[in-house]
Order: sequence, then structure tokens, then C-alpha cells
Amino acid sequence: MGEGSKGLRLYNTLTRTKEDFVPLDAKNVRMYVCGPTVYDFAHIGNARPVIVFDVLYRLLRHLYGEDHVTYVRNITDVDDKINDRALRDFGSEIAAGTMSLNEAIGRVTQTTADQFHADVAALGCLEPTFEPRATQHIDGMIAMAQTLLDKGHAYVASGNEGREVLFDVSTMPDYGKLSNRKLEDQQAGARVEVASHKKNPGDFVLWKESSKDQPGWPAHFHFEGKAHDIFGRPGWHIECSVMSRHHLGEVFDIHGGGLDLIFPHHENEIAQSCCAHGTDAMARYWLHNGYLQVEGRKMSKSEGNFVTIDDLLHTEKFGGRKWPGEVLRLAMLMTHYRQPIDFKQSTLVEAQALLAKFRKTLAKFSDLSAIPPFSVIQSLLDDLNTPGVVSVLSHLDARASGVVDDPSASEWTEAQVLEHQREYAGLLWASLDLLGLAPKVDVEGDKLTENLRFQIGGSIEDRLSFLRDKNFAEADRIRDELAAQGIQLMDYKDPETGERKTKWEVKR
RNA sequence: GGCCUCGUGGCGGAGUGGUUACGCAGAGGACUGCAAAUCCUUGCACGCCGGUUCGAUUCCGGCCGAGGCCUCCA
Repeated sequence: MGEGSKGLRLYNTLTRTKEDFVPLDAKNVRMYVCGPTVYDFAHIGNARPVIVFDVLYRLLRHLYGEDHVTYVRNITDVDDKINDRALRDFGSEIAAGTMSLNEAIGRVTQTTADQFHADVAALGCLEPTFEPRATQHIDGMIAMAQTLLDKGHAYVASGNEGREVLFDVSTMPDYGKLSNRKLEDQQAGARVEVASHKKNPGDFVLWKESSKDQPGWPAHFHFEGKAHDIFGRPGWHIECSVMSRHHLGEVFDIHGGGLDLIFPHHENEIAQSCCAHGTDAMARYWLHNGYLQVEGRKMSKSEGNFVTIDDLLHTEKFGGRKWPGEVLRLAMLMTHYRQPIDFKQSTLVEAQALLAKFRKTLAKFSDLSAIPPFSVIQSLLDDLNTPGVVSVLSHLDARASGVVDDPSASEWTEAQVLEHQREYAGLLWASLDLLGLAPKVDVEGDKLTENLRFQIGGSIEDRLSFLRDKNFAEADRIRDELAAQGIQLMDYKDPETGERKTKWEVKR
């Protein structure tokens, strides 16, 4: 373990091994994660990296201190898909001249970004330290493109849709290191027709010219002694290079994202940043989460199994019911982040049951506070082994609800037993809190049910009185009525008096 | 074709050179007017073939199988 190491080991895509994580600066651990392109509702696959890296963010804060971690997750609000969406949604207004293209685009990005924020908040994710938008960094992108032109890593060429500033991948010897890909192989296996204006098939756009009906910004470039004024928009990859540098510097600790971003997106980010800055690395640890399938199939609109976070939270499209954000979150964490995950109903049901069990245990205690036990930290330190943590949670829950494995326990007083349970409940609470799953006090919900509680109390009294008269038919009728309203009754014997009592809970 | 990941009981999923987690589901029991809940008990696995070893699910090799990327999809 080196200086700054806290025992955290992370699988680094760059080296394809688990490595000890040592930050460049333990006083400021820096992480960048590619955020959404805001053109449509985020789907459940988008939720995976957001949740996974939120857990890593929480762990880093736990290890290095809340004020010593900087987490940047961008919002991509420049993209041709956004343009398409704006034209689709506001085409008639634009045609009628009542709305400009930029206004329409602004509407699409704002609405979608708001929706995204609502979704991830429901999933229990902390806000990142910074959430830059691409449109705020256009100048930086133009400047970086110019730097790459100056250093001989880029060139200006005319494509089918106007002039482009292109990155010349042949000028970077290390190109392909992250994705373990050689330029030659790529050329040999290229299925895409090589655009003739490109020097190499792998060359990618840094800046491209816009037509009148496309959004654009004026940009001035110098190349080979000539001035090029190109009213245009940035390529996709350069956004992340510029935004990460702005907030985290030229070289930072962790860069995360989905597996599918390794190539070409992250590879190209590295090429841009390293060549522009003259560094040999952009980020030192590259982390990638695995794919998500839905009920065993790749999610796609054409398959009809496309599930948005909003669908799950607020509609009954998936499994005929709504799913609380915390259930989605736990279900996601029940699989290791690098494993492919098959998102299905049975997993959600299981997560829900587990969570309900924990909640029930914790509800017996108030004012719990503790730090997570070492077993939990140890699992997380091992490349974010969240399924391992879930297993520990069950152990803690069992002890918090009465299981005792201490041989001297038979001699304990009742108070000691309770204290033992309370201690474990505290550990359980702290562990859930570290995962972002600690129960929140639902004041609003309590208020809403106050009247309902009164009614249920009355019905239960009625039923108990029927039971005393052995009138089971009437008693069962009341129970069925409540069940129809989603209220589950449970009879039990008072341990002191032996008297029959009834408790209830809201059925799932 | 190139590169990568993975194969653990009905399901989800840890972990380990030698007593194989944990959860869900299942079975049996206690309790109960019947339920529900709860508690107790319990069955069930390490893709195939070799090798190393006293001993492999765990290490090595091969095979088979599944999936992914190489297409501005997280």
C-alpha cells in the first residue's frame, strides 16, 4: 500500500487488473463520469453507472472525507439527436417562426435534464460536486481543437456536410491502449466505409460545420497558415476532455462510464487530452460498469422492452406496478458492477422483500448511529463488491432481530439482549446509509395516513369483537375488505396477557 | 476475423487448495378458527476433459457453451 491508499482496490480497464487505488492527492480525490445526453427519458440501463458510481463516490467520501472528493458528471446538451428531437417536438412552431431552433433545443434539454435529476434523486443518488453542461464549455472546446491543430494532431478537411476539424489518430502512438485495439486491426476489420476526406478511418471529429437549421457557434481556427472560420458545433468526445480538465485538471484519478463507452468515446478522450496537454495519461483509473439486459434480452426500442426510470417509478408498465427508487437501487447493487445484469421482476421483488425486512428491523429502534462494520467496508474495498455487502446486511439484520451467537448470551439480562440488538441495528443502519439505502423519515406519508389509521383501528376493534363471539364469517369479511384496500392484518398473542391482538401493514 | 468478459444449487449471487456464504423460492414443524406474519428445522451446485497436488469448485492447459465490443447505445 502506498501513501494515500486506504486499501481500496479497483479493476482498471487500462491494465485489466485489480489495482491498489492511490489518489494523486488524498486531499482532493477526483472522479469524472460520463453523464447523459439529454434528448429523451433516461432508461434503466442509464441508471446503472449513475448508481454504481454514486456508491463509489460515497465510499471515497467515507475513506477520504466528505470535503476531499470531487465528483464531476456532465450533461451533454449538444448532440444531433437533440436537434432531431427538437425538430420533432417543435417543428411546426419553428416552421411558423414562433420559436427559434435554439429555443426549441433549450426546451428539450431543460425538460430532459430536469427529468434526469428527478430520476436519479429518486434512486437515492447524491448530487455530483459539479455538473457541467457542454454548452457552457464551447470556448474551451474550440481552444482545445486549436491546440491539437497547432501540435500537429489534427487537421481541417472538407466532408460531405461541410468542413471538419479532425483528430489524426496516426499521430498518437498509444492510440487504442484502453480498448486494447490496434489501428491496423481496425482498418482490416472496418465495416464502415472510409470517408475519403479522412486521413485514417479512425479519425474523429473535433468540430464540424453547421448548416442554417443546425445549432452552431462561431469558431476561428488557424491551420497550415490559413484562417478557417467555421460556424459549427463540437464533436462528441471533446466535450468530456474539456469539461474534465476544467474541473479536475489535466490528469485526475478516476474516469468512469459504461462498458460501451470504452471505444471509441473514452479512447478518443484520452487521445485528445493527452495530445493537447502533453501528458501520458488523462485519468489513472478507468472503471467501466457492465451491461444491463431486461428479462434476458438486450433492451431496445424495437424489441419493445425499453424501460425508462420514469416508467418504473411512476407507471405500471413493468410488472404491473410501480417500484420505489430504493428497490431499484438495491436490485442494481445485488449484482457486481462489472457483471452483466439481467434486470427482471423477480430481482425487484427480492430486493423489495429484503429492504422491507431491514426496515422492519430498524423501525424497532430510534436514534441509531454507528459507523459501518469492517466487513462491509472490506467488501466495498474489494472492487466495490456490493453483493458481498448485501450478504453482510443479512447477517447484521439477523443479529439485530434476535439471533445471538455469543455463548455467554444465556446469562444476559433483557437489557443486555436489547442492547446487543440495538448495536447491530446501528451497524445495519450505517451500512445501508453507506449504500445510500438508509430509510428516510416519511413525514408526508404519516400525515396522509392519519385518518386512515383511525379507520383501520376501528375496523380491527370490530373484527376482534366478532372474533370473541366466534362470528368468523363477519370477522373474515372485515379482513377481506381491508385486504382489498391493501391492508394486511396479522393476528398475534400478547406475550404478557395471552390476549389476542391484531397488527397491520400496507401490503405490497 | 480481432479483442474482451463470463459459466456455482429452482432463481439471484459471494467465496475458498481440504468442514462450500447469504437472500428468495421449496419442504417439514411450531403457532392459528382459517389466514398472514413470525420462529425453528431442512433438501439442493461449483459446464466438460486432462494436468499439478495427499487432496481442486478453487491453480494450469484444452474443449464446449453464453454474452459483449470493433457502428457517436450507459
